[in-house]
Amino acid sequence: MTDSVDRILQQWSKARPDLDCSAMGVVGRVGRVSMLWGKQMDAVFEPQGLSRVEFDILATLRRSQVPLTPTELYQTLMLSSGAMSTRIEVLVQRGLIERMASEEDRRSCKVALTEQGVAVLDQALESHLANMDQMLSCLDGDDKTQLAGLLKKILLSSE
Amino acid sequence: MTDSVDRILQQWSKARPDLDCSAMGVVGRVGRVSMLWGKQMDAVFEPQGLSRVEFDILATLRRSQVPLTPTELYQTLMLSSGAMSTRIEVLVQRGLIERMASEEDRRSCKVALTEQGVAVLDQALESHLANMDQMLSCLDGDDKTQLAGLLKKILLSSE
DNA sequence: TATTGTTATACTCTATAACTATA
DNA sequence: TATAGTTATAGAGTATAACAATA
Repeated sequence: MTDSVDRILQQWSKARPDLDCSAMGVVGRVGRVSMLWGKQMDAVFEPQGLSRVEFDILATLRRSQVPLTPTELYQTLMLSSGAMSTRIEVLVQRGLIERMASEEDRRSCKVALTEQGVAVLDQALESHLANMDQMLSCLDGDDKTQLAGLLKKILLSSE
Repeated sequence: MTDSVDRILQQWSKARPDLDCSAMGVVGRVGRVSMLWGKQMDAVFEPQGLSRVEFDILATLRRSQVPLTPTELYQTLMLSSGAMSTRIEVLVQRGLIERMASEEDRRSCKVALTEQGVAVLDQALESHLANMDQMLSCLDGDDKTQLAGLLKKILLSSE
């Protein structure tokens, strides 16, 4: 069987037979899978009115189980402080999170999910998990284990 | 060894032990690898003054070996026609591509690389290939073959 | 009427840096 | 002086829809 990346590799082998483009077989496919899955995830979060970044913020708060500072959030999610402030303000306006003054440091604050924020996140998370299972339904258990292991090898060497 | 996704999974297992988040072990890692590699690729193309989309346009023209219409380009690269027109105009202004009137259909045109466009693309491609090899240097030959195969399985089921 | 490509518009998201208030 | 968080600004990039020319 031939996928879109195979077709690209075939074109390169004709246009530039002198080059070894085999790395594209991995890198190109990671990029393409990520793009397709990304669009699919956007569609999953959209009914809840959430962008992917907004989901990530809520999910980070949910799984940490304790309020986090804006600094912890933007470092975890690799956003600028300004971008995080904007996102936080939007989510506060929607009633999904709330800022709580810090007791130790009066410059700082803690961000926590509201009751409604927990409900929205849990609903989005459920859809997200179901969608991910569906995205992986073409792989058997061994495939998933192998794939996760290979990607982890990459992350361990680059993080 | 523990990577960033393992830590996220550990947090979920404590915060929501009722959920099966195993799919995140694959989907989360694909997203994270793609983001890290994406930033690295942006840095590789930057010295040539190219964005990733611009590189993709030039590379698509190079490997097809024939001039392409704007429609073919935006469908291949999954952009809107308006976005493609803007990109094409920028690349024309930089002297990297040129529009040629179509002979059969006077509404249409063909886009082709200029001599300079070929040179810039070839240089960027060389850097890109070297960078991709480096990104994959943590994997042995079998790993790369397996990884490409698993990702291809996903693409074949979703494209 | 439908299609090709361009243009005009508006929108989303972001990073940067200036700013405030504390430390 | 340095740091936490916010705000103001500007920039990049896009999609959408209106448009002109042609099929």
